[in-house]
Amino acid sequence: MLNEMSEQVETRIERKERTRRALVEGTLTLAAERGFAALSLREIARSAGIVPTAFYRHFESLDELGTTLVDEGVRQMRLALRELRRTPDARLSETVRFTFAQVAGREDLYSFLIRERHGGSSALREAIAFEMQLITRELVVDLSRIPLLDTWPTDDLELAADLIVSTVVDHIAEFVSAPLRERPAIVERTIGQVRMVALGMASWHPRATH
Amino acid sequence: MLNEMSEQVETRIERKERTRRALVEGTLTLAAERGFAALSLREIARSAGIVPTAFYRHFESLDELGTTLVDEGVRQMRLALRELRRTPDARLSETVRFTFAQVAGREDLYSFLIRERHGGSSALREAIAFEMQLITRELVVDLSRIPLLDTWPTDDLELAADLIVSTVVDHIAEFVSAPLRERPAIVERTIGQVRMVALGMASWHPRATH
DNA sequence: TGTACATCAGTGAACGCGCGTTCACTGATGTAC
DNA sequence: TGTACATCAGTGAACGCGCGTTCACTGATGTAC
Repeated sequence: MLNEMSEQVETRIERKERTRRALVEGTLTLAAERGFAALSLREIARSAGIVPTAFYRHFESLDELGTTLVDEGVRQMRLALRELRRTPDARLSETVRFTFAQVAGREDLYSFLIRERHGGSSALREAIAFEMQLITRELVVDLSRIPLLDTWPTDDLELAADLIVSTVVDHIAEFVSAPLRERPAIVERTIGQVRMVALGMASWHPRATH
Repeated sequence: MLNEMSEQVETRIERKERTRRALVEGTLTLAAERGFAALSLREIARSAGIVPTAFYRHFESLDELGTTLVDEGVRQMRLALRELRRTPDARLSETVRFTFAQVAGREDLYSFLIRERHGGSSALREAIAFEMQLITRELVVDLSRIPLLDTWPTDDLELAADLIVSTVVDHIAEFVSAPLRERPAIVERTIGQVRMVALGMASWHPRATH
């Protein structure tokens, strides 16, 4: 009867998923302090309210948890970027603003990615580098659709895309750890810099295509 | 007599300094693997060939060693930049090439700085951020001496300087962990991007100075 | 130059602690009939 | 619907290990006379 009156009763699967979320979220919180490499299985379990040995019901090892965190972060980024690409003729400043708005919801996740991008194990670093390469490649495709740029060789498009992506990522790193009142300035600076790059592209003389 | 024939006999001070160097270099090597936060005092001592307790003859704590490493790295960078500023009218490509040449000698040091820039304790992060701000400010001064830019407001100069510094730093991060054969391509890409930024600056309309 | 004493980098035993991992277990949830 | 059994998330004791730090020490180097 209680079962019918309310949705309070969780299935075993829902319970397990909730604990798994607690492990993931707890790890993100802890990793924000000292970095993932400095965390212990026992404190992660503690942060999720379970006994150390129960950790193994969810992940085979700390490494597997690390990989999961990268995958989650990356998935989040992909979703954000898909949203972004839906309005391809948006103004440059809108695009940048939208990007930071996405980041603002998930500081923990993005600061994890920023941290582990250079700081993590080689497995994590490679996974993140690979994803950033995909993002750059997508931007190359987007840029190649712009009338002025459609005659550029791929190398030059990649040069520009890489510059834009790394500029934005660099400011995301600042953004996630900045106090709220400094954030608008960071966004505006990013917009200014991307605009400067866009001006540079406008007077760039692309190499002849081979 | 042996004393007069050779320089093999070290003073106590020289011996101590040699052990200290061994601690610093050993830590850089170990930190390249897993990051500074994941290292233990005992393995650092082991890497320097001393017993754990002897560590305290050189540093009060791991934190103090970390701070020392940042200071060393930063000192190295300052020396490199001072060299760079001696030839202020060098071509842009020469300047970038020179920067990477400096980095090439000390991969361990620079990869430590790159890692701890976002990955370390907040003390290390702040120390590195502070130094990078100084570097940006010096570039602002250099830029303000260029005829075309001498009427720009400081904000715009900072925008450009920040963009250039972060682009170069970003590629230094790639450079230090890249295999030797990929390095020239990274340097060329950096030159291309800085050139693109320079073009952007050339057609930038600075805001009126207040 | 020789001697007696001070300095101090490095030693090694010892400590209590948190670690990752094993194992047999419990008891609530889920399933088959 | 009720019962008997299976599943499995979480428990708790136990292990051996490397950790940071204390302490009293050693013996080579340095210094004062």
